[in-house]
Amino acid sequence: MADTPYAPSRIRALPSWLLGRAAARGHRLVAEALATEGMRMMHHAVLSAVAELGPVSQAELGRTVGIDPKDMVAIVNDLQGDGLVTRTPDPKDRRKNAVEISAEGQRRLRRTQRLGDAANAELTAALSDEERAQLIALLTRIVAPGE
Amino acid sequence: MADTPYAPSRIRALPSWLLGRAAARGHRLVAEALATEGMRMMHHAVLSAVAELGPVSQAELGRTVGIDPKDMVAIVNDLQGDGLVTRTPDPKDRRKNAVEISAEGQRRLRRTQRLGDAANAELTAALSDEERAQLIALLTRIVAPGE
DNA sequence: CGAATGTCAGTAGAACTGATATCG
DNA sequence: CCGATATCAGTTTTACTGACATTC
Repeated sequence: MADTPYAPSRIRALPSWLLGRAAARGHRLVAEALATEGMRMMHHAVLSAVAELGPVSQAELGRTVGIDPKDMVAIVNDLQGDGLVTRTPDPKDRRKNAVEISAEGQRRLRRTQRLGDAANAELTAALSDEERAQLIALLTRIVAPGE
Repeated sequence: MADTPYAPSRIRALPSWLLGRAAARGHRLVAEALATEGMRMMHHAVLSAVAELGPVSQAELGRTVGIDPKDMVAIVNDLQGDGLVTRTPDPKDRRKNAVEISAEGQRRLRRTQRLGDAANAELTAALSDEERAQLIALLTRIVAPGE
């Protein structure tokens, strides 16, 4: 007891505090890795979603990635400015933009995926494969409590 | 397939993304609850740590709660301004401030702890008691990979 | 008309950076 | 001199708010 660096502090056992600290650590690791390619977390997430969903509206991208569609505007602006995605009016619904990945975007995505995967592996390095799957399952139910 | 709202998107299975989303949800719930008492998350966390650790330096508070000691200055300023903690020079080590909770701070803490506990219960409402303990254990190992 | 989409401007909290002074 | 503590000023990223025009 005498040489414990500091008391456990009640808040350190609360799920919300643990989630905040773990997320901060994960964000630091991933952001650091992606910065070597000039990307931020949300850029990579959106680019990844665009690649999977094909031509897709900004609103649907926001729902998929989990951010406000109003913040999506600036992100797609950045990606378009770097030539990683194209933004064209959707002929079926003229309110929407059809966002699509470019060839350059696919090359960038391959690199950032490798960097992101390595950062995620480091984040959960203390866990076994089974524990990692458990964590993912538990977090999924917290993120989408209804589904 | 035809009526799935959107594809699963690879990033939604990554620990870092799940942690970010889950933390965002937890933060929203707790912050909303604490706002009724005029407190923010870090105010409550620091006040809680001060109550447990007794007279304590700002640097040790920062290590306990997990934030930069430079950001601790403004937080302790706020708590002191509201009369929730006292900040006096430590006679043993004149570099340090001895931060201590006041009677008013203890009353405030009792209310914010109830609010925070309710928010944390809602955050993990989809989990059983056993699953909640599992999640806390897994997150703890991610937060403190060395310990 | 209501609802959804996209854009723009502004705000607040959290997590950082660097510089500085004091003290052990 | 070196390391720890505390303070101050400024920046970055994220997440939010409100307002607006366009289109279904």
